[in-house]
Amino acid sequence: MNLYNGDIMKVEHINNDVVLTNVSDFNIQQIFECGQCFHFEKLDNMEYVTVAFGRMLRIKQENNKVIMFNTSEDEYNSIWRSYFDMDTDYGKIKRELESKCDELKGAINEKSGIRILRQEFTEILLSFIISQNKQIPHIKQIVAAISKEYGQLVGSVNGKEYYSFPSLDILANISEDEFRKLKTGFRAPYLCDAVRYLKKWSEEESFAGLTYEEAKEKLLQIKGVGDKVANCVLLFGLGYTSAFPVDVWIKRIMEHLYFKKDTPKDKIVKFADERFGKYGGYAQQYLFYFARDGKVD
DNA sequence: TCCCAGGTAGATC
DNA sequence: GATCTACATGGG
Repeated sequence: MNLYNGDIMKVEHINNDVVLTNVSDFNIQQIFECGQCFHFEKLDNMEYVTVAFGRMLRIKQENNKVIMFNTSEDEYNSIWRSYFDMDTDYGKIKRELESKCDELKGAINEKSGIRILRQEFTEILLSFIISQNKQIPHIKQIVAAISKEYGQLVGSVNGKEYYSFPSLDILANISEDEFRKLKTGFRAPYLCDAVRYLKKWSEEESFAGLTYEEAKEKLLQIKGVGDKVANCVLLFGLGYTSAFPVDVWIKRIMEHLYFKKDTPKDKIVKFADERFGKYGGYAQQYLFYFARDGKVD
């Protein structure tokens, strides 16, 4: 259910594009720039290209209208609808978070168009292993380099080519040295270890039906995956919306809003769990983007 | 030149 | 247990 001023969102196929009207709680700039995704490119104001699930999508937003270029309704329903989390009522989530917590209102108001993308597990796991001790533009560069070197060409826009993130079978044949050549540095052996586990898990019904704790414990076996990366993978790659990754930015803004002093990460996690519960992941993303965008300190 | 980046593993106390 | 440090690479 997706309501906007009492109007229900409409999906139409017009001139080879999928057009959504009366879209609510959706800002394509915030969705891509909020730090959850490393496989996209900005074309223009409110116009982006993203690559996911072996497909490329050019997408543009004009107020409450969203145009997904060169897409069928079938593709919208099988890929992009879930990717953009269109069946989740963000209005309800925001109202519930705000009612529990005055301190969140500023971040939610400023970043009200964020949605948690439902991205591919494999790509998210490797991307967030790469993310440690790196800035977002560097992470994007490395994800693009891996995709160009080992993925498949999935389209081009304005002469620029886009590549999908490689499949697990391809990843399994990339050596540590080859990962190093792509500027992953000390993370290269971590990536290889992650791929080994992914291969092993792909032969089981691995994460289906696992609790948050069980899934997290599984991820923590991978060398190079600690508490923060595990939580990012749980939230962005596996759909565990209670996950609350605490990085430097979240630590900073949580201390600013709630604790008023230096506070250890595990204490912040415990507080977030009690305060935000199953909506922890959403709260985290509003706060992260708000803080990183220079709205605090 | 120094410092930091969506952290983590390993060493040391 | 709780703190310290090295880790590749790039940008301010």
